[in-house]
Amino acid sequence: MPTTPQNMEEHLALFEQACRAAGLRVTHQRLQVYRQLALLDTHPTAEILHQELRKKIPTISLDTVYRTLATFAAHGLINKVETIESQARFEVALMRHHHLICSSCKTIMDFQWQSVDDALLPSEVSAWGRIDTRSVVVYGICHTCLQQTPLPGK
Amino acid sequence: MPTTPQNMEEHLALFEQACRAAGLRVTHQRLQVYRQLALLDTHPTAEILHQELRKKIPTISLDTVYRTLATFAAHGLINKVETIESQARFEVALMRHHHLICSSCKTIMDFQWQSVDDALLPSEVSAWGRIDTRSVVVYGICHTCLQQTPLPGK
DNA sequence: TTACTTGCAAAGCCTTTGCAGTAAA
DNA sequence: TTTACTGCAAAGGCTTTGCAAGTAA
Repeated sequence: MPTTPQNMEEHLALFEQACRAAGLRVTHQRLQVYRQLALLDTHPTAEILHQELRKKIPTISLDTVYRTLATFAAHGLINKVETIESQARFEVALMRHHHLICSSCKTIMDFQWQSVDDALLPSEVSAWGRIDTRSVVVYGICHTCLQQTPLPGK
Repeated sequence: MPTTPQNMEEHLALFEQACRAAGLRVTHQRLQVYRQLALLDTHPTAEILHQELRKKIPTISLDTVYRTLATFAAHGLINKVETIESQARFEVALMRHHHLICSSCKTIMDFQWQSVDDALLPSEVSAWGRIDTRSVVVYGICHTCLQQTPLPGK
């Protein structure tokens, strides 16, 4: 769920506000990391973000990107996306949504599914404790990959 | 979704059959790795499995556990569970189910949710490509953790 | 000025790989 | 006997951390 360049200014203003509210200093690097992540809807890895960011801030280091992402995630400003891969992926935390993952090209797409968001959870789940979030992950093969390989992997 | 010791024999027999069907050799280590995983409903990491396995096979190496789990997962005999943590967790692939994760103690519980299994996916998802699986991950704080900390983390 | 951030470099942790010996088929 | 699998050790990849310099407040 990215931000269009038009909304970016107000989006960043809100982000700055959230940072201050969380007691986080608003640095150039932090603003740019957030901005870059908000621009992308590709759920990038820290390394991909770093590559992009170096075009604007040639001296930014990969560990700053990691540290910044961890800080943002700890404050709920962004989400670390659950996957079965070794490299972590990130997204800005905005609208509630779910994920569609292509098992072949590993692309992650967002989608909304209101009926599941609203559905009552099984009673055993409610009885388990306090529920905070629910997220659906759908796996499959996207059209692009289906066309490229006649017999795509499971 | 573990196996009770009573069902274990037939479960292992089915597993052996599946291995042979997949062209995998049935070794002592593989049988024990699968057996141990089937006994646990805790979605263990490779390292935890390794610790358990050494009680029965003192010489089994951690890399064999990793390799074995990767092989099983590649053949769909077990599942690698998606989490946002760095260490991978595993489970035997049996009944369709979903996961409940405690953000505090990181325990993973299984639950079933038939209505979501049966629900029609949004049309944009069906249009995206071929869908193979869907899985719900619910995050919250379990009762045990709720009782231990008066103000548990988000 | 003070405390938080950054960049650098190094370390850490989890996982994978090459190789020679071993065992399943 | 043939070829896959295992154990060992080492390497690899992703991420985190200590420290001194830099910078937001």
